Amino acid sequence: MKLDHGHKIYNQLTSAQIEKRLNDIGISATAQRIAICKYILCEADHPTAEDIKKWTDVNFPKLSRATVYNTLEVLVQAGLLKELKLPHTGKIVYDTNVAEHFHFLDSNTGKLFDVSPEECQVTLAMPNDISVQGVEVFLRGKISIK
Amino acid sequence: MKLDHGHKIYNQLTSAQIEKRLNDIGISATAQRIAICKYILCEADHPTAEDIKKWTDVNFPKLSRATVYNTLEVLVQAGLLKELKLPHTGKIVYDTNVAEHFHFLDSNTGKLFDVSPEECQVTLAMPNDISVQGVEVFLRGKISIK
DNA sequence: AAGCCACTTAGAATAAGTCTAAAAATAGCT
DNA sequence: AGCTATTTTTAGACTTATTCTAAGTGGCTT
Ligand SMILES: [Mn+2]
Ligand SMILES: [Mn+2]
Ligand SMILES: [Zn+2]
Ligand SMILES: [Zn+2]
Repeated sequence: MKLDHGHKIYNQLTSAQIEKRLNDIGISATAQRIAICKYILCEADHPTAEDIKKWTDVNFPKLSRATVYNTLEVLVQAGLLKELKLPHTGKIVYDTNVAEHFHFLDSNTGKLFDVSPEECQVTLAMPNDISVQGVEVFLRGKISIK
Repeated sequence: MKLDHGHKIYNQLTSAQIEKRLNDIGISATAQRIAICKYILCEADHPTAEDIKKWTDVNFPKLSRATVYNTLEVLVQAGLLKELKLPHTGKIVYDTNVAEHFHFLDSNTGKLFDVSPEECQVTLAMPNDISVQGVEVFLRGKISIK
């Protein structure tokens, strides 16, 4: 189980690298989109739209709320992000980990961790007229202090 | 997998029975609370607050939105209901099935089904400093037409 | 009857997200 | 470069689920 944020400290990208990644997936790399991606890809961990807006308010002022939401939609459509609605808040969070994985919420800190399918296996025994196409797992618990 | 609603057709309760259930768990049985329980316990299937309000608008007019929410909170605190925030809508739904179970959303119909822990087994292999206290599973898929 | 207290009420407030319509930037073409 | 079409951005209005507020109701106790 790894915390995205801790991981991303080593994941700094230049604007040019981000521009290339956007172009590669057919998204025109505007200054606003690059700024938002810089935060999402290099700093943030499962950020909400509000988190992103707060960051741009400091680092790219004048960028509007609508642009945050527009950009997120573009990035989700392109498959660079996954949108998650987690049960502990009403808010949507955006996940840069687009591989199949689940989530663990540390109820002490409120921090969210990615859980790999190896760490959490789901075995289904449903009636055979049911075809399951998506599985979401949300775990809550505590991390014992060493 | 069973659909609560279908099940509840056979689960009619009299006002007196509901009154007793409420008293047994230490809740004073007001007319408003009995009305809301009648709907939740006998008719509804994972209703939202709005579903409940719509029903009371017809069956117990003048009951206010605040009373719906207040009553739901009382019932949840008392353990008669579980509050669920599911990812497919922004809304909270209320579940009379307070035993451990999961949910399946039929993406064709939007209907929600209960899934028992036998039908969906979760095997965890988390680092041993993690203690998991709650598991939520949300499945999406289709029911093949026979 | 007066006071108390739990409950209810209408409507205001909040907050996440969406929509709108106009302005600005960009891209394509001559 | 200039002109036009398209894309992107913007401020602020709007929607919607839920919470909050502050006043009203009604049964019980003394
Ligand atoms: Mn966040
Ligand atoms: Mn419903
Ligand atoms: Zn994740
Ligand atoms: Zn259920």
